Amino acid sequence: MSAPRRKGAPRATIDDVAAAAGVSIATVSRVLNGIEHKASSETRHHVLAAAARLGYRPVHAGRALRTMRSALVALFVPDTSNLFYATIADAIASHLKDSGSSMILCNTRDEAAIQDRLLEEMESHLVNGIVLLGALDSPGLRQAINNGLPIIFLNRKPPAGIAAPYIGVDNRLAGRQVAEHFLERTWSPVGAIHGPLASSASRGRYEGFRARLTRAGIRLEPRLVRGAELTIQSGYQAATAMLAQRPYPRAVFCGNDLIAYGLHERCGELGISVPEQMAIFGFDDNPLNAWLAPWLDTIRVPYDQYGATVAGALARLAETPRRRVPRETILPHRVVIRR
Amino acid sequence: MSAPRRKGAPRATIDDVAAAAGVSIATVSRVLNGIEHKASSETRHHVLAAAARLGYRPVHAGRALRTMRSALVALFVPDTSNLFYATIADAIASHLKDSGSSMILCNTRDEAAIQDRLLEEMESHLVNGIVLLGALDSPGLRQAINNGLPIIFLNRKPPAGIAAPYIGVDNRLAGRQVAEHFLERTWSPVGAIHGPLASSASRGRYEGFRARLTRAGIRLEPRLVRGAELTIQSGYQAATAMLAQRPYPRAVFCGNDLIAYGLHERCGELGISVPEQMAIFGFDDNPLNAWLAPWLDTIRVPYDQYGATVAGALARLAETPRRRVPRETILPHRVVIRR
DNA sequence: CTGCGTTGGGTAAACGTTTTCCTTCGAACG
DNA sequence: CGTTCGAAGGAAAACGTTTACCCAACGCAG
Repeated sequence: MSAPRRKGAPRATIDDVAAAAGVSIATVSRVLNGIEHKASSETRHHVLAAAARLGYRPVHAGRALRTMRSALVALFVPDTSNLFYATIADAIASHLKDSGSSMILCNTRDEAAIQDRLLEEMESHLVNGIVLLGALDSPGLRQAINNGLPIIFLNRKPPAGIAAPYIGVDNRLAGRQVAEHFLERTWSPVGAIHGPLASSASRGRYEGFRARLTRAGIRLEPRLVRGAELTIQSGYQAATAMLAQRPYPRAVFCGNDLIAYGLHERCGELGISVPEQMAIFGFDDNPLNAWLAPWLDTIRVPYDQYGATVAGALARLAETPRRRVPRETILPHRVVIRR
Repeated sequence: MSAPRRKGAPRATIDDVAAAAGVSIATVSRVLNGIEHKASSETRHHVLAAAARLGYRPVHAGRALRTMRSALVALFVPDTSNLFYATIADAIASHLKDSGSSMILCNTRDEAAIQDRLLEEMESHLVNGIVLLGALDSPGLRQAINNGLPIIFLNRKPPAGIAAPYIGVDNRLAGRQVAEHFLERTWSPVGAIHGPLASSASRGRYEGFRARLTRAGIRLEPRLVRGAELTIQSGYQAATAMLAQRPYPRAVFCGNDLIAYGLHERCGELGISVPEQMAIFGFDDNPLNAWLAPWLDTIRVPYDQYGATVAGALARLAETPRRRVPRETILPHRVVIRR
């Protein structure tokens, strides 16, 4: 069972297998790639046996050089330390493995310069696909699209003028639903700490929220609307500014869970009890919330479906000729109210 | 500045650069790789200019095929959704980028079969290094070592009989320090929910803890010692069993933070206030603790140093001939008491 | 018997690099 | 002046695959 190759011994190549099976390397290649009608079942058996005996594993570099495509997919993430992103990365990676691909994880730190450098690097790696979780508009991105790189946008829509597959939730609808929840409880006043409005996701959430309130005749007080980066620290700072004056909002919609954590911390310092005195709504619902943040209402994004959907889209992108990939795939979210 | 290559146009190869610069491809390669004494400064300038003008980027597969080494490093993680591992992955990836490598993230789910499959896959990718965060003893692992794969062990020591670089903290010492902390406060009785004792890390933590108590003349009640997987769910189950009888322990040392979260949850259900009635000690200290688990005392593992140390060890492993890599690198931890 | 399609399989040409030899040209040195 | 040496750079051989092309053998219709 175990390969007989010993330490320092060179690994078996396709030539070795061919010699051992008494056929040409072309036949070995065809058998191993499952090409039909090109080998008798007897030959196939010999080849398979020889390959197993020698512990042969094809070198990806050789194949990549010939076919100009690797078994690699790159995932770009704005913040690896955000558990939400880590969970999505996990879901995607496990689905990719089923199709024989491995995942290169790239942290853009939400900076366009880093993203562009990584895009070039991944192009050099001949990756089969690039999943941009939280893309940034930049010259490098447009260049990459122009070069024909197979890019899929996750959560943040492709910038204006770029036509590429997008997978995400309906942020506007979710924001609207949060507003409706607030309205049902007749909470007033309400506030919001939204993420960077340059991001289509953050903007959609906030605008859906605000639009629904407006329709109900409620105007958000400017004092109770703040912007923040999608981090705890930034959320904490925004919360500090927002809660500098009274009256405090009765409920606040945050751009994501991390901002909500920051707000919660500030509430603790000010003696505001959550959710009794102030309800906090987040977005994403990473798995830790159920245990560590039971006070948090949030929008659950369907991680598991992300994995399968992304893997499917990538598979279609990788095919030649490229099958039509749906331009937009909207996955269902869920409003999570914890009591 | 931007590459002039248009959509569908083939990417520039080294031949194009050579032609544009009026030199041979050998010279282009040498200039781009910074080989000294092989090109006049004038030639070098021409080559560099041509490369920039054409937007040339070397294809990794070609290089990999020739040199039998890629610009890839694999990180094996037992659980991608553990924020602690995600943080370490981030630290390593960012340091690797400085040396021009990219990181393939592999989730073993703490299963030997998956680990072995991934090891073979990574060998096919000709990775420059494999970082095993939480290695499992298995035939595949020993085979990989035998094949000469450049493997580094993180947190869990290499299994008996395998000589390979190890990087981690002094788990025994940390466990001892937790015991000393408990002793200082004269907390009694004390309990423990340790991780799988097959892991050197979990075992070291628990044994250091127990040994120090024994030396102080204190024997852990069997009822108050439980084992668990390193997950919240498993910690919760172990906690449920442990807290089925009174008296409750005054302080509990948990195998990692996730187990501690599970215990905390159970305490909440039983109306045990933490840390007033029960102190909980964890291990790892992921960055979220400061915000979401202020009740948790823990051992802080130095993420940042992990990144640099691992990158350094990998660099030395990649050199030919391999420089001596320190067999064991023990990084300093910190006891974090939150009040 | 000729012509033709199908099946099985070999030959060799790529794919884009790096690196080992060579060669050439000057300069330094005896 | 002959020899040696270093710098500069070219030609070509790998590296391990896949695949286009070719060929032989065979069955079968005409």
